Amino acid sequence: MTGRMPKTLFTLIAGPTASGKSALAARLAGERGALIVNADSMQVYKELRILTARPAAVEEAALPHRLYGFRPGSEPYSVAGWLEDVDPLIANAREGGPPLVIVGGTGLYFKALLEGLSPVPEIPEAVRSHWRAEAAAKDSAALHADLRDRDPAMAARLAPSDPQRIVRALEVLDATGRSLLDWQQVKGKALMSTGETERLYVCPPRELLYARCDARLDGMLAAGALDEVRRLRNLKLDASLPIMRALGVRPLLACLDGLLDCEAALALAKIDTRQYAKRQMTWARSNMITWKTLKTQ
RNA sequence: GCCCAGGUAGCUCAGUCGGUAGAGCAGCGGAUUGAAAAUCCGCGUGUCGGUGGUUCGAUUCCGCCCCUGGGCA
Repeated sequence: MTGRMPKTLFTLIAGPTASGKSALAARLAGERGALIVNADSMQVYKELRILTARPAAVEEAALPHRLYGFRPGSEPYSVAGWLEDVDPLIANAREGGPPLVIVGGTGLYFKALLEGLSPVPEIPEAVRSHWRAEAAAKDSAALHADLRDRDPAMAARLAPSDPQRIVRALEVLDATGRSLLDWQQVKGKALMSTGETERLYVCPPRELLYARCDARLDGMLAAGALDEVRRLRNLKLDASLPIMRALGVRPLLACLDGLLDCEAALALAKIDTRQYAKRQMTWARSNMITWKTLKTQ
């Protein structure tokens, strides 16, 4: 504490699911009088508090939280929207407002924060839904062949079996008349420099982490996750919306619809969660090498 | 006790007309720029239940034994 050191405006906390990020965030935010800001693509939706492991209402009330449960699941949300939403919070911190503790499991959000996003224009809804319908009707190899005819350079970078990225490449080409590859060549503008951040990567040993994932799913069920999914089902949202892809939603819906007994659904949800945690660890290994690793127990 | 069906990868199973075997799932590794809790790629040696026999060679055919289902008593 030299006093000459500028205080850290931005503390970033990442880590696989169930690693204990939120608890650490709450502790640090309490100590530093900081705002806790969500960097998790699923905790933004208001309908799923239990299943997305969003901080409980009491925890949210105890310390100031931002960008949690503030979006309706009926509308898609993505990294671009998140950048727009964190931007004013960052500006406020720079202008003397409370520092931020930004915490979440979505590696892409942190990457976009620190490196920016290429300035691709917004794609009109009509174009998006056109290509999504195409993707639902054709197999992805056929779509990839279409892309290869019109944009061979971009097609060469994508697996013919990767419908999501092929659709993105097609809709950008269609809406802007330029290849997504061209757009991505333009580097985005970072919202903050790494120099003004403290970056913490929380990760318990794998065996322990997996055990915590399993235990947390059991706890979610006990806390009413099934009712939460029942309420979500009653909204009759489009199955392709991001919220419908939250971990556990599909197996629990199958259980509610009687397609799967609930014990099997729970087992599937646990597997999905562990696989997700593994993907997050893979991401961190190559994308968060400059982060300080906390091997928590 | 007898009869039938099985015993092959962590799990569910396929297969070998005799030349030591392969799928799905799980697991592990990787990619990742507006769906990222998404999307996609790569990785398969295991006493083929045990033991004798036949055979140049047995996981495969035969005998016996063990185990698991089901049936009959």
